[in-house]
Amino acid sequence: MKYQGDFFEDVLEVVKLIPRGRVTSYGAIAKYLGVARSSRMVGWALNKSLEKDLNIPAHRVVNRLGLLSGKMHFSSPTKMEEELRSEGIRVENNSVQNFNEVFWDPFSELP
DNA sequence: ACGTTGACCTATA
DNA sequence: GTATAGGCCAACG
Repeated sequence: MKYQGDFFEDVLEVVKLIPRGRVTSYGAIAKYLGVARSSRMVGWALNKSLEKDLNIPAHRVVNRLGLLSGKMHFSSPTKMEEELRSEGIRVENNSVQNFNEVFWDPFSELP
């Protein structure tokens, strides 16, 4: 079986760099990796990362509207929301409040 | 090899 | 707000 090469690793690497109390979007990650049109693959990689028992803060990744679109893939549907709240992020009705302020842009935060 | 799937995005109605 | 459509592209069966 082929080991997960570039894509999988790169995605997880960026996600792991997301600071506590900040969030980012699938599209932003994809764009940063130079695969702007493969934003769906970012979510796929995260989903796989959960199965593989990797230490990935997947709860810090939401869609471009700040919606917790991936909450259903966690151990519990409420896990993602609680994790975000524990980091000081306001989450209400499935969406990140103050999204503009907590948004973490790889382009401006990484070299 | 081929068809389907998907934690997306944008557009339209 | 929901629905539908098109595009995108790696992985899976």
